[in-house]
Amino acid sequence: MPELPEVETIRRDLEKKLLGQTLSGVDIRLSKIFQGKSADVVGAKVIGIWRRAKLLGVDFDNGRTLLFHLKLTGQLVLAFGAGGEITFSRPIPFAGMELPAKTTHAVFHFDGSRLFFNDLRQFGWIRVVDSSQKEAISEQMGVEPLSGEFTAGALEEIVSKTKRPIKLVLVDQEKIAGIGNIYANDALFEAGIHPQRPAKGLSAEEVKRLRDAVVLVLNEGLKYGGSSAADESYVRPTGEPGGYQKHFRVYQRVGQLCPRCGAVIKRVNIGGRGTFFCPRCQK
DNA sequence: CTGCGGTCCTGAAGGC
DNA sequence: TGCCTTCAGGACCGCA
Repeated sequence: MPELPEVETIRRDLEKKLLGQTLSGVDIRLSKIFQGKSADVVGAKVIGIWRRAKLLGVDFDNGRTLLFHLKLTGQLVLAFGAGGEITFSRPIPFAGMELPAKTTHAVFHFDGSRLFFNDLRQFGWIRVVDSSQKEAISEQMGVEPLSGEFTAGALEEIVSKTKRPIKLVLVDQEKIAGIGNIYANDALFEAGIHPQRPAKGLSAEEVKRLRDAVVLVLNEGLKYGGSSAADESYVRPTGEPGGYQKHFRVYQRVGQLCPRCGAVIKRVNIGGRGTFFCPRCQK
């Protein structure tokens, strides 16, 4: 699922291709996923692409911004050439070899390319806002974990205020921005901390380890261009999968052996979500 | 403040 | 073979 490393990978890929391009038209194929008026951005030029938490923003030169949230199964795929269907050399997960597909809910036409928004589950959304709203949107979200602000002290401040399970604090977008189930599970493994531990019960040393572990796994996710696990829909705008799934430590590895100690990896539910951990390494 | 359950949605997987 | 139920999950919402 698209978390910080996946959305950031998409952002970087799109930035290379779309900066300076003019949006000539928008086809909305499933109206409920699109909020606002697409006409407000048609004819405008892309001047910047940013990410905050798991939200992607495309700024236009007319003071408007397109916001994308991919939620669980959203995809942004960029194809070159005008008109007609685009055929890919490998199938796009849940979309197939050709776009637009049944899961394609919006198409953005640029000078020499088309951007397809696909979403199997239809949880994702697109919104047109005034670019000035960026600050207000950003204020509702927590610290960016790959920024210099995410220090051990900053994490200490966050965890000291709640006794909720540490796993839920990691995925709380109002506390730390951009972490989802994959990287929360792997970061807790890397830090040797049990996901069920009350946040305020962590020692200063554990908080430091957790901070470093979060940064480590997110950077590793970025290095491999994100995670494209089985049954997951994430692909880069080129249609290529990411590679981090080959390096999962515990995520989706229930019943398999812990890469550190060889114990059998367990799965529990925390906050209604699957949580994977090594019962021996994580205390 | 916190937890809990429901909501959106589709496809995979399991039961019989 | 095929129908039916269950499950997965990011963010949000209402309720206790």
